[in-house]
Amino acid sequence: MKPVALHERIRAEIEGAILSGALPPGARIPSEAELMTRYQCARMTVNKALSTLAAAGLLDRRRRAGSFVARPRTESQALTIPDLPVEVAARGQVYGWSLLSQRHQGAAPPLDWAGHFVAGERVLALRGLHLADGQPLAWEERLISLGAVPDIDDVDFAASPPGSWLLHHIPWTAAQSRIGAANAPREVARALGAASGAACLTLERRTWRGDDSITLVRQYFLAGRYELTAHFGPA
Amino acid sequence: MKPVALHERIRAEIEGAILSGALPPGARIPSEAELMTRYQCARMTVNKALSTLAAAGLLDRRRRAGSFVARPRTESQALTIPDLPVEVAARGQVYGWSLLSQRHQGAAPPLDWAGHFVAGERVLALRGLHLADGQPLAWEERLISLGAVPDIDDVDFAASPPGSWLLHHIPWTAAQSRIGAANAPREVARALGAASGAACLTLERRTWRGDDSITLVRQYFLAGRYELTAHFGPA
DNA sequence: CAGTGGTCTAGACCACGAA
DNA sequence: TCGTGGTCTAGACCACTGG
Repeated sequence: MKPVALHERIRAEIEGAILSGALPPGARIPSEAELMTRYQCARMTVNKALSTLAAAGLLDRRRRAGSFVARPRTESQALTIPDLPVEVAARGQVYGWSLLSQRHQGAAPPLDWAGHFVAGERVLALRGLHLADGQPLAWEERLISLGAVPDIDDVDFAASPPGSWLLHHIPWTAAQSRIGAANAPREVARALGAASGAACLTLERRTWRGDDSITLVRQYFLAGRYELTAHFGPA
Repeated sequence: MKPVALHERIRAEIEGAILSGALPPGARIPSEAELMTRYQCARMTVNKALSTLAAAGLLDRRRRAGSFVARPRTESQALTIPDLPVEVAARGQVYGWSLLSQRHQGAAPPLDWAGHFVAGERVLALRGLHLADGQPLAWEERLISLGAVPDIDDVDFAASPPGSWLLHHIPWTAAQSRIGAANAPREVARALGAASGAACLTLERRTWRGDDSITLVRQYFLAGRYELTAHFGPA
């Protein structure tokens, strides 16, 4: 039991409330004066806790108004989890989406790659095609946890792709991506309108909210039609 | 001209000295007491500046010892610029490198892709092959600025790949990567020992130190032999 | 041991901007 | 206007650890 600094404890409690969803985006955080009273400490102490959270992007702080839970940062998240409709539109092309299949299933091989979901956990399985200017761009196969995303059955994924809906409705706390290349399997090549064995950029991504798996997706991008970019450093 | 907070000015000055190389890794930063005197301010003010830099990973602070410029953190950088010899070894394979060509040239088409270097800037052009357990893993083509890296001619790139040398000897401040897939061009396929048109993961990366271009590299990884991974979130 | 950073206090003045 | 956060002060005690 190492003694934890008070500003660290304050920070951890608020951060936990935000990440767990108890404090939703837009919620107001008590003012520094209120927190001084609650924790019986000096203002600099709560200020350090809140400033740290603001620097981490979890809080928006505005004079006179107060401190608020930050809205999910589109810019920051876009760098890690691309939103294809937005990216296609940014290239000046018309985005399209075609749902190929959708069904419930228990998490089991062959779709539950590498045990992302708990054995027996019920998931929604989807396959679909992303289009740019009417041309196939990417094929994707996705599993979504019904436990972590209970409202999922109310969404019409024939109209819009599941990735965008999740990105804008479900907060996530961790993500892992694997990026590679592969020759398209027969089914994928046919959907993409390419020759079997066509070179593709492959992307497999898992996302979590706390300890719960949210979704698992595998995407095949036709070579040359899409590139991932990453920037590091200032500006 | 907006007035800048003093702690922000202190932070910016020290950060600038670190990024410019004036304060090399391991260099000692004046103690908080010394900085109080230099800037004629309270200790909390310099403490805020130094704490921010430490949180950003630019400083290591140790009680009794002092504050020091952090060594380039292998872990952090490995996530952004992979060091192939290290990664291959981590997979339990034997790394190998084969230099295919090396020559000086002025930056000009076709090698100066998209004007990364200034017109007429002299660069070192290299081509080589990365091997894992004796099998071709990746082909790379690289330009290195002779102006930004003057010692480059003293290095023997027949013995070790240029990327590793640069990563361990030249501090960089910004990097940009483009990741895609392509069918290997004839020359690349031949070097990789694959059929012409084999699917490859392609990676093009530019790195800068301040405003100066350091290097530009294009790599082709044989599909299935290498994957990029990215993690976001805690732990 | 003693110098360093880590933390905290109880004030203060100011800039901003929503009410 | 006036509550809020942004910044700063001049102290203080403590934990840690290198010399």
